[in-house]
Amino acid sequence: MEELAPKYSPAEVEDKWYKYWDENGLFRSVPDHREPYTIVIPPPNVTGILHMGHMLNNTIQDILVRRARQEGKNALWVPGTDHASISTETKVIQKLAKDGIKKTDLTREQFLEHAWEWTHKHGGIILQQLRKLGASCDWSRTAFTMDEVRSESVLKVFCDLYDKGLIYRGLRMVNWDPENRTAISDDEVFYVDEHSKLYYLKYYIADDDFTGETGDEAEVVHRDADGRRYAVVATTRPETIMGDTAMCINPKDPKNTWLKGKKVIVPLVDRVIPVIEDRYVEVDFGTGCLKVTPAHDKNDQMLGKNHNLETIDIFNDDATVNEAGACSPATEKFLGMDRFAVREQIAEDLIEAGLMEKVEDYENKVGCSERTKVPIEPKLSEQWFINMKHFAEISLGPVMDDYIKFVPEKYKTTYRIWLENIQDWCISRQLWWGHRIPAYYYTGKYGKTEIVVAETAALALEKARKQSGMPELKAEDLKQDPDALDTWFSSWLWPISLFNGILDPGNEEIKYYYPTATLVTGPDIIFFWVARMIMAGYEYAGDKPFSNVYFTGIVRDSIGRKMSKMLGNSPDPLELIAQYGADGVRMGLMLAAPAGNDIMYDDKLVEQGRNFCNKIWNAFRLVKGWEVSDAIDQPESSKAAIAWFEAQLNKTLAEVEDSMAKFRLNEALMAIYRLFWDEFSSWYLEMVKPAYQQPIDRATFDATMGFFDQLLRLLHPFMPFITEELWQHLAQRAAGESIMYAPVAKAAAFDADIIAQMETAKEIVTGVRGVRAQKNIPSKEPLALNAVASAEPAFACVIRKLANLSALNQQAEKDAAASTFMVGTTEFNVPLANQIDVEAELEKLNKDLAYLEGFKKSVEKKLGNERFVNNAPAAVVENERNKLADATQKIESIKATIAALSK
RNA sequence: GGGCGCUUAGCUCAGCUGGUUCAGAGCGUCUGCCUUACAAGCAGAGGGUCGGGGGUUCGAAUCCCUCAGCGCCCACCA
Repeated sequence: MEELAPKYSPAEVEDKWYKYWDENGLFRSVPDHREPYTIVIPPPNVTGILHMGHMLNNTIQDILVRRARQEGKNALWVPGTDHASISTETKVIQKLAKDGIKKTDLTREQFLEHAWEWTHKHGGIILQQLRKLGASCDWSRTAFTMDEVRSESVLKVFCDLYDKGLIYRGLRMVNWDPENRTAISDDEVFYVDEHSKLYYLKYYIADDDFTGETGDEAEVVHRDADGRRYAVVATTRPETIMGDTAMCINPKDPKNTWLKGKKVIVPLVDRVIPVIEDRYVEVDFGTGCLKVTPAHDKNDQMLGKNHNLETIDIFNDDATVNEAGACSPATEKFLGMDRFAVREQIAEDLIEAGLMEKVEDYENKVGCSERTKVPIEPKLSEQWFINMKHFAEISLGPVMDDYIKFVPEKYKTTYRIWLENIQDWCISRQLWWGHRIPAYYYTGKYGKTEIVVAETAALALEKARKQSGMPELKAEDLKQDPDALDTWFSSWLWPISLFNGILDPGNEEIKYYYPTATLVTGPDIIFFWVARMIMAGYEYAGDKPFSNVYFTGIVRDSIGRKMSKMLGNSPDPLELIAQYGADGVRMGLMLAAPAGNDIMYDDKLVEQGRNFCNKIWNAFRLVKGWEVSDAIDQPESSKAAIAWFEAQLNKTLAEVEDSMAKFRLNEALMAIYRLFWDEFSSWYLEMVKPAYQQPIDRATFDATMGFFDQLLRLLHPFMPFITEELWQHLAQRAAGESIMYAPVAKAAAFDADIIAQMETAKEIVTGVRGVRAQKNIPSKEPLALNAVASAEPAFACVIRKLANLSALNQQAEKDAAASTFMVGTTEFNVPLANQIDVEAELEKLNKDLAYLEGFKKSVEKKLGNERFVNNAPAAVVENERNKLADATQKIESIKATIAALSK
């Protein structure tokens, strides 16, 4: 075999093995007799590129799926992408704009052609990037939310829900994005703090007799110079007065009782509107008078509904003023003007007309579109909705009962509260890129518009003819709804539709792979996606879509800021991989990533990962370099080392099993890291290492290789490449074999005493090394060690070797010319003849003595406390007694040493 | 406004239903080493009155109350 370089070079190794895995079909899964373990990828945006969040999320999935594979399960990780309707459509529009093309100039078909072209050009890059990370997805199953199976599934589900009466079309106040001219869901709105103004507008009393009785409320009645009375309304949106159809006061508001039953005049517009009363109005806000604009505010709409008010929509789809808004002489000039321009202008006009009482600075929050960042315009429009009551009912229990387990658990509460306050889901989007709503409109017998919902136009026509009793209807008579469905309407079917479980329920694949094992995703989409998949799972597959949900944290920079393009604080994942190796990056991310906690990314982390790779590499170089001899006997120290490491390995295996079961991947990885670096490399290998250029005995070599094999297997899910690379050297393997399928040993019972004894032996070795460090004695120079004890310490052979002792004596006397240290209650000393600094030695001993005496005193005090002795469990009291005995013994020993030294 | 969570070593965090794995880990820091696997390393060392205050208890990082600071989610008083 060729010489191994002293440094590990990931780049050479990673591509080679990924290709090997892929070409040998090692990621492939088909149903068989084994237990399935399924993960479906949270489909990234088809045109997206890999960012740090993906790296974290997909590393976790890969670890889980690789571990399951090693456990002998039939592990499947299904990859795919999401069409991301709003996001992609926005990108396509921007691209077209660069080419001087406006969306409005294109037909739907032309636009979709551009969109597909864009999708094919940029699509799937992210899946290529995932390969660099080592993702063991079954690529032959790569799906897309707009491919044939997934699209047909969406249409089928839409029709089914419509037939069940769970989907309806209704006039609702929606969050309107005037830029993209589409409705968006509540969850796609984010609120930003804004410095704005609060305008106080005068609403004169209609048909007022000027001198109207004001009674006791005189002081709150506003009058102008002519004595005319008016009410004052505070608003942040004066431009919406054209849509005012009432003024509202709280019936319990004493300062406004004089307005009861009156009519008021909308300023500028001169429309006469009623004063209505509703407890919704806050008495203390502004003047306690609220202008009601049912077409442009959610709460106002509610008021309008309850009080039978007229609804006047004053805006076009792009939030410019329409005819209805421009219908009065004072406002006709606003026709076609943007809402914000109108706000400024109308404020001026109001001031000029003397209809503005005052303007105040005001801090409020404005809802904006997540996608376009444009302020949302509440708008009444015809949209499609899903009635969520039913879905909330079927999806709450499984999570609360841990039939679907959330990790971390705290998200159960979040989930429950959302479901308990669920709102109907607006699923229509005024977009072209996406699944077009399979609803068709036609004019019925009596001139009324009728709706028919069917999976295809042909079916729709058939249905329409039947339902209308108009057999003469032709395909052209039916107009399909122009809207597309919300992206999540396809995503919520993902765990089912990936196995064609919608179109072909009960097929072999869905029966085998569903429910999936674990979903790995961010808590930010718990409502968008996780909750809805659970709903769809129960509705369409009769069971939960997954058994566990692992919520990852957000990857932040080292000072806690979210990574963003704008801040430029996000490293390029591919560059990181090039620099540190995929294994190094995976390890670095995982070390810092407890479930649900944000991770503070720092290059230090991936450096640590890279260093670990190098450590593994070099440990292997050492072992591989040994010459094996069948002629020599196995040293006692090696036998001891093997027995001990066997126990230590099993102990760690148990820890790793426990951590993995709890999804504490970082703890599992840390346990392996320490096992490999500290126990295996620093201790075990040093114990069995033959002297320079000496051969090693066969038995020890084989045992060591066996341990190495176990360690590589254990580590493989976390660091797939380097483990595969080294594993090939351990044993002959058949073509197509891989560590991917090499099982990790189950934790076996281990002898805890061996581990404890070795811990003591290690402490003794460390003690000697400490003496060496202190006295500047090279490790090559053998030393004698005296134990002030009757018996030889356990693993004396190991101690002799690692501490490089010329002698290890028992029942030694106190020695003035020795450097001492204690391990447990046993004192050790290293005779150093003339190298002893008595003063320094005494100082150290006295310091220890003082500490121990203080400690002893506190224990005595505790034991002297009658209530403690009476109330505490016997074991605890016993323990305190042991502590006391130990301390007493140590103190005596130290005192004796001090005496000897002081002679 | 409502809800959830956090505060332990310089940094990132672990410490489950109170008592030997209770003060821990990794990284960083300091000291000494280019010792034939690894300086991306080896050996050794230091570092926290567990956010403040109060309470329960024989005993509190752990349970309760309170204050302070931080984070997240939901709602949206125009």
